[in-house]
Formats: sequence, C-alpha cells, structure tokens
Amino acid sequence: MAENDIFRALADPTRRAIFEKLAAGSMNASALRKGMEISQPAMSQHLSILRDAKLVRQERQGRFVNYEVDPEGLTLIVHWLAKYHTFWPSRIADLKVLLKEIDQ
Amino acid sequence: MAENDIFRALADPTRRAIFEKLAAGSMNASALRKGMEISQPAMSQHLSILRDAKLVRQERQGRFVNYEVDPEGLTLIVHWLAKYHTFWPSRIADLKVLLKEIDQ
DNA sequence: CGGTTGGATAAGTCTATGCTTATGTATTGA
DNA sequence: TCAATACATAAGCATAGACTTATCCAACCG
Repeated sequence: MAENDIFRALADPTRRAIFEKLAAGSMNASALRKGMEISQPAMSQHLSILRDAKLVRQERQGRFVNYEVDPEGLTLIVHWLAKYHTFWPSRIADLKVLLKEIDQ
Repeated sequence: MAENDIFRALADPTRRAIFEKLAAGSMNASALRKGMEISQPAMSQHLSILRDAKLVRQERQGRFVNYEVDPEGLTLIVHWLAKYHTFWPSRIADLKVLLKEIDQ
C-alpha cells in the first residue's frame, strides 16, 4: 500500500534529511552523502526505500544516478492530510496564508 | 522531536486506522476497539503513542477516557508539507480545488 | 584491456517496536 | 463495601528495520 510506504519512509529521520536535501536540489548518491556521516550502502538502502514510496525518483546518467524529489509521493500525503482538513486550524485553512507563513 | 514522533506514529497502519476513526467522531478507548480486532493493552499503547505525537488528545470522563483528534499534530504535518510546496502539482496548489476533489 | 569509481545487493547483527499475558489503579453501581 | 468496569503499565517475546562488512556490477579512463 502506497500510503503505508510513504509514512514508513518518512518515519526515519535520516531519510527525511535526505529528502530535504534533495528538495533543495537534485544530486547523485555520492553528493548526498557529503556532510551526512552515512555509509554508501546505507545511503543506497535509504534511497531505495524513498524511491519505493515515490518520494524520490532516479535517472541514470552514465556512471552516476541522479536523484530528485518525486511529486507523486508528496501529492499522496497532501491528499491524506486533506481528508482531515476539518481539523486544521482555521488560520491555515487558506493555503495562501500558510505559504506566506512558510516563506518568511 | 515532535516531527519525528508524528511520522513514527503514523508509520503504523493500525494507528492510522485509529486516527481515522477518531476523525469521524471522538470516542473512548473501548468504543474504538469495536470492529478492530485489537487487544485492550495494544489499543492503550497505540493511543499513548498518538497522544505523545499530539495527533490525539484525551479527556477523562469518570471511568471513561474520551479521545479526539488533536489539531496540533495535523498542523505540524501541514507545515512540514508546506516546506515542499514547490513540488506539489500545480493542480492542487490551490487548496480550494484540492478540497473539492476530496469532498466528492 | 585493467584499474578505479559510483552504486546496488547480500548476509549478518543489534535495536526498536508491536504484540502478548499479567497486574495495577480509578471509578462506578449494586 | 465490594465486585465489575475502563483503562494504564510492566515485562517478555518475536519480528521489523537500520546498520555493518563483503561483494558485485557497470561505466569510465589511463
């Protein structure tokens, strides 16, 4: 189940850090490791889990594999969250207000 | 860390089911168990984890403990998600459109 | 070619986690 | 007051999951 894959993938802080890094700009696995104190196999395994959850996607470029954020995973979370929008504070019921909050 | 608690809490399908049930209407722990094939201690433990993640909150009512959705947890996810709004499909960048999708 | 580099995979280990049974603690109602 | 009910907590167990080391594969480069 896709929803399950997503929440499981995001349950690990290292994977959220990887995802956040990719959100700032796509890069390959080696570049991702820089400044992250994580072994090469561990990174590869995390990326595999993020990929299965459709949170990232890859594209082979010769010897390198470039990773980037996959919007599909995020869309699934947005939809999951939207099911409970009646509980959102009215302040952020307007997305424009929310995004303004974030940007500053 | 609150973010960590939330994603860990949601990583379990049983807890997401509990949360969804509470979103449809607050109730006590025994009522939650109905139709859920889950032991009383297991339910209590799940609720404890959801509470720590601020996804649900409780209110003792005599012998019963009423549980309900806590908007605070949802707000945290919304904010986490909003950090990546540049990756959302443009279709749902407008929340009104999104909510319309959900309602049907 | 043949070595080097980027990355995936396999197998084993250790810890986290979700369950169980047993028990504890309030609250209520007979 | 005392049994029953609602729930929490403790302790133990079994599986999942995050890491390790070792190895493999493929693409590049001298």
